[in-house]
Amino acid sequence: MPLPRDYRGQSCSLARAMEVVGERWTLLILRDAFYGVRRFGEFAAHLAVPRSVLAERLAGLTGAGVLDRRREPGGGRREVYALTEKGLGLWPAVRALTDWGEAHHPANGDGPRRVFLHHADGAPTGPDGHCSGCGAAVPPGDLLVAPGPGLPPPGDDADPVTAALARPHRLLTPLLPTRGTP
Amino acid sequence: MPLPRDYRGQSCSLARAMEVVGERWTLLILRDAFYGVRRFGEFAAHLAVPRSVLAERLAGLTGAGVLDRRREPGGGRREVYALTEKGLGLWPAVRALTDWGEAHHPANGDGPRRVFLHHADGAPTGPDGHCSGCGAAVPPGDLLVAPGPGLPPPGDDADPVTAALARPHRLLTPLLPTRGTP
DNA sequence: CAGAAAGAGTTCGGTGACCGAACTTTTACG
DNA sequence: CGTAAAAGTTCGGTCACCGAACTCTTTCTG
Repeated sequence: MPLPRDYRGQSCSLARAMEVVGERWTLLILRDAFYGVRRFGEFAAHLAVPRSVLAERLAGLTGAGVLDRRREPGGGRREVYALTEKGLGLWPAVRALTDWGEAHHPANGDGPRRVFLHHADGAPTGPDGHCSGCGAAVPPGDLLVAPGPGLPPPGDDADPVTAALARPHRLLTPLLPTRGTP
Repeated sequence: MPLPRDYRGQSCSLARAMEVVGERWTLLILRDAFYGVRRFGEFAAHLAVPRSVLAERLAGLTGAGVLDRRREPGGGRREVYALTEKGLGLWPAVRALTDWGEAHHPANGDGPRRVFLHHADGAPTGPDGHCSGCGAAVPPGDLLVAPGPGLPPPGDDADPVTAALARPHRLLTPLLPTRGTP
């Protein structure tokens, strides 16, 4: 299933992955989806991506089976995007790149911008996804994203997603209220 | 240090990472570097990337401190590129994306294209980088890349890198002979 | 030593992806 | 009924990427 921008001739699984998630903005969109962003306008406001590109990416990810597009539950008329099982499988990659960025391009000397805590016991998780408290491998749905000491406080003009992420939030649960989750 | 193609306004480590390794071809170049590819021509022949783009990426990665460019050891006059410590830190991300590509876009029903074995005991390693035999977290330098059942055999016209990767090879060691390693 | 070959990029014209702003359409609210 | 919001779509301009050819230096070969 070669996408328009393919990597021909590579007998390599990484090349296949890059055909699906290797274009500009794609991994940031998926990170937001893990954080609980669900609607077109939320992605657009948080990422400052051109709306045309965002529409293209959401359609591509939906077509690739990474995201699922459906009507908002609870009788709403708006569309929501959610990660599929296939999309959930990208969490280790998102986590690894985030950790690398934090380690090698830190915000300042204060510490990480965000930390990922095991929901069950509140202990931080390490780069390999294991809980430092209980040692278990923690799936993304059992994680909390919490602001770390390196995160600058959101300004008054911050978009709703940025504002919501100033407080701890459980991954994969909707970040902003919708019809289904007031 | 915003690169030309930056992701402004993101208080996010993933965005910082994508500024360094998010452009087209970059992660494939780094994967080859982990496999032991060292020279400009080897990258060019294996990846079929335009030479101008390859030159741009190698310069960018060198400038970002991910690769190190130097004269070939042993008196050669050619340039070689090798991963720095910072570059080595990208292995979990490369591994995670490779595993995802293998899981969701497999070559065929036969199994993985490549497997990563712990050099010390020959046991395969899991997606979290731990050895299934001894349980240790295995750094990339202690891994062997070995062809798996899903890897198509190289044709007679295969480039030297593809041909060399048809046999098991230890990561980070030069894949093709140079002055320093005949 | 002369000529050919190899290695490492650079140059260049053409194409397509990306950008940002404006526009359309549909549904909800007052 | 008029307005607002949400979800895209359209459009012209710019920039990254493509692929082929070219340059320049170093190394091999007769």
